[in-house]
Amino acid sequence: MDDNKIYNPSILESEWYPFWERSGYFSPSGTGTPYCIMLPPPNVTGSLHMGHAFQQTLMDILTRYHRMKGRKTLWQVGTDHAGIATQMVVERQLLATGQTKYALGRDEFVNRVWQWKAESGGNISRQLRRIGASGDWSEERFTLDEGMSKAVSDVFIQLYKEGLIYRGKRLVNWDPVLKTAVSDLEVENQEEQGSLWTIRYPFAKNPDADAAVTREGSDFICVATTRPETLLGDVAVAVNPKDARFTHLIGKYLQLPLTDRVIPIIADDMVDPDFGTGCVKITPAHDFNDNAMGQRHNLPLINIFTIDATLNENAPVQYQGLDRFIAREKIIADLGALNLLEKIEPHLLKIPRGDRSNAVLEPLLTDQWFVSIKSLAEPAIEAVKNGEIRFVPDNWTKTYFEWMNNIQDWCISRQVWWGHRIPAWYDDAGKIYVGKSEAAVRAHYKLSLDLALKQDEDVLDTWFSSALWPFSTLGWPENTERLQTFYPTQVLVTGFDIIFFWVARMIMFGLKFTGKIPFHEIYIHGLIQDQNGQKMSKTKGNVIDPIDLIDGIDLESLVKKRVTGLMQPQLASEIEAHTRTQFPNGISAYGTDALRFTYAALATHGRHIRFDLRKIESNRHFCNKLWNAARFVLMNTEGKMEVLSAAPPLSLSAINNLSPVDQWILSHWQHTKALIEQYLAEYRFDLAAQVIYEFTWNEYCDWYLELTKPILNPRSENPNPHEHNDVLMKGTRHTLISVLEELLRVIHPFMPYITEALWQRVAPIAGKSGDTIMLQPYPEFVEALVNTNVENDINCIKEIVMQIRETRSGLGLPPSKPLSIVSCHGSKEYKNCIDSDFYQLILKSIAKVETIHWVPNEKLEESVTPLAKYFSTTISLAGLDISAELTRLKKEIAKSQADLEKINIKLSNPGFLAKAPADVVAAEQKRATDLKALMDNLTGRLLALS
RNA sequence: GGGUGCUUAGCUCAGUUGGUAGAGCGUCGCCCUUACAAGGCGAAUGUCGGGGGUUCGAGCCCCUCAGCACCCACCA
Repeated sequence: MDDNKIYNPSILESEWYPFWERSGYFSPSGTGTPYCIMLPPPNVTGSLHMGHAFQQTLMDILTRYHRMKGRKTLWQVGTDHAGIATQMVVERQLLATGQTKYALGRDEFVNRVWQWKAESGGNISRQLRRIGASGDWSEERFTLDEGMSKAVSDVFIQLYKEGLIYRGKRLVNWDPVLKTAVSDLEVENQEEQGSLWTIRYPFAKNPDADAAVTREGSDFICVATTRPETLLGDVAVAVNPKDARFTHLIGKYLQLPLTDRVIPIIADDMVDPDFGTGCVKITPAHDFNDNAMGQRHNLPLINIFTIDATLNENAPVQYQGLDRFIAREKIIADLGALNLLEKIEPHLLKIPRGDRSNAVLEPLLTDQWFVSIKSLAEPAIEAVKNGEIRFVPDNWTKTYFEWMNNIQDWCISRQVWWGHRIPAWYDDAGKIYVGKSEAAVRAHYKLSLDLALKQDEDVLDTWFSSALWPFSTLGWPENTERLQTFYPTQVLVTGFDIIFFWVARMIMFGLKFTGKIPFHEIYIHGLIQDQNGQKMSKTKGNVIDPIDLIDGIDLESLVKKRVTGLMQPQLASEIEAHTRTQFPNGISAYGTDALRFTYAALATHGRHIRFDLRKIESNRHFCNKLWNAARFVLMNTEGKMEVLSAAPPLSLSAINNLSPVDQWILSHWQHTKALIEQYLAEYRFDLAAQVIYEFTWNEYCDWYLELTKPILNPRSENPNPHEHNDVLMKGTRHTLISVLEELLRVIHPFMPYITEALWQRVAPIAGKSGDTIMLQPYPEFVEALVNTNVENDINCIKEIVMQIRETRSGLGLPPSKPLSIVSCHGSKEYKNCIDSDFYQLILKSIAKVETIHWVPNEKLEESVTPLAKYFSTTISLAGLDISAELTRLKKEIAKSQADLEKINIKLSNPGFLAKAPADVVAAEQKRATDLKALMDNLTGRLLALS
């Protein structure tokens, strides 16, 4: 560090991170019990957002903490190929130059994606480093690496052989824009305003000869639908068998409008008689419910859509080639013209959209690969049920069970080009051969070389390879040393949004292929939102880039960043306006440490986290406070004392020679360390951060450093036996430096840069050697340094000082005004403190009083003026403005009165006296006595002043 | 329809097994006291969403209502 008064984070960051990485400190070392965390791999070509930075900070805190605890620690980093997402980015780039992937062809397109990965793939890793992440970069992995691909292929082949992967023509969620199937999880159902059309289906003349008889005055029945265009694929109309209005029609036939088809009226319990008209059109090829019903009733499937959701050859010729929504308009118009449209009502409905493309998805019959999931789910449910795997906070367990108990087969094939190619080959007859390669397949199935084989065109869902991440990154299927050492991993740190996508699947695949759980604990953190509780998104224009919080950004750059590359450019002006309002001066540079500490403080066990700049600002102040506290300590130790001998900081006999304030801070510090470790064990980063903040600022700086000043800087006047005391001074210097040195180590996992920079200068004086703080042991609780008596003494001193300050402030007494204080009725502890020469020194210095001495209550002279709870003064208050103090006293009397009444009611309650624990009763009684005394005192003060 | 959260000071949030309601920021005074004005000292501020219950005692446990948010699900 330099001697600058102002802490400057950017210098520290650029200095220390490269040093750590270069020195290999991030790689596992030592012989301790292994500790491993897997980084949820971010998209390789993505960029770091708040959620990443938050999550990675928490992982880095755990990693650095356990590394310092002496465990052989690995934070496995890497990136995900993110099939659809990455492909879309490259497609968009192509589109900008007027090209399409089809024109390029598959191989060339995939080359382009690799090229893009090469260009931008390092971006997210670089950003991760800016956060201070101590991941093992030397073993970075990518889901499309050779090793990972082998793992994927092995898993696929084994599951296929066991019949747990199968191929079938099924109704799947189809994205007509991306032209691929997606899994159920990738569907986002959004409530949107639509219409409910009621359509007349005329009774058929044929083949049912008696149709005319059953009509009973009506020529048609009415069917309500939100998707009129699927009418062309209808194969039946269903009614509820218990619905008396229609029972006589079951088995009759209807003429399907706009077509030449005749369809039956069938009965099915699933029909809700109260919805719409009570008659449902059944389109088994384009609706999941209808599909199920179709199977129950053996109905045919008529697919009317192509893969981009235009109408195909199964539709009447006038509709063929039309987009589904154009066709809808035309069909409505045509039905109207035929007088077959009963009515149109506005209707709120759930529209399924793709989570990537936002396109309206279409249930479509296609050939796809599926994982039969039930048998994999059972052991995964059991592992959580029996406590082998634990969710933190544990309420997520229920969410997990809900989903796992109702899990559906997983559609794993995607009709995109970027990803793991499915290891399956087909001959001309369509027979499937699954194996590692074409050669392996030929060998295994003994196929002749002239049999033409063609590999499946599809790739696997990105999450398929992600599911293997905890063991494939460690070398599986090879039984590597890394795998043996670090698997199962300790904890998975992730958001609740991917419990189903990722967490559940890792558990299933981990158990299936390694026979072991992938991790012991799952820490689920909340999701970061903006200061208004809105999700951060490009579209909303409320994204804050964590790097901008570290380095700062001017307003114009921020605006530019937010409005460029928008999917909906019309939002730009609004985004610009609110950005200018919210950040009139841009964002200032807060530094990585302040950002990290803020993330830790925000990591409550709640579900949503609002990010507010005020918090990071106060944490930058905290860094500055620590910085300056260290300057103070260095100023008083560097070159002024011999270097301390090695740990433990002080021998027991030496402790007894320390001044009470030194003994106090050492004692207080022990509790603090214990608390921080307890909170870290409970994943309460927020509480740990709070304890660090409070100890550092409120105890170490506000009290301890102030209390050391009279010892370190003796005044020439008013000699006191404890001033100019070399033994005390030496002890204080030792304590100052050794507590600071430990404090830096304790804070290091949270704020790595500032602690490293300060430690480098502090450590040598404190007798510590080492190249880096990050490999030093984490300070531990030392029972022998706990001293309850001295803690009580200092609490008395603090109380006295605070009362004197309060009095000064209340009476408007300037600090320069000498104050004579006479103790009137403090307890025995107070008497002891007042009588002590050492504490006299402290009080005179800190509270700036001239004289202070103990006087028994009964000997109080009449001339003194009661000033505070335990104190009276002999100085004249004439000329002071006491009106504010009088008001305050009256208010306090009223409050004490009210409190006292409440306690008296409690104490006069026989139930309370009989049933409450004795210590609680005693405490209340003491409180009553104290309050009574306080009231007397307050009243006395009021009288004396007025 | 099922499930899960949330509601505490002006704002953002803590509150561990029930036992005197807390922090940061903001506000209001007084201080440039030689580590820090990104600072120090002091002060004000809450019928803990409403109602009911259990208990000697409820912010915390139970029931209920209201508002907000999210997740899952086959209402055309």
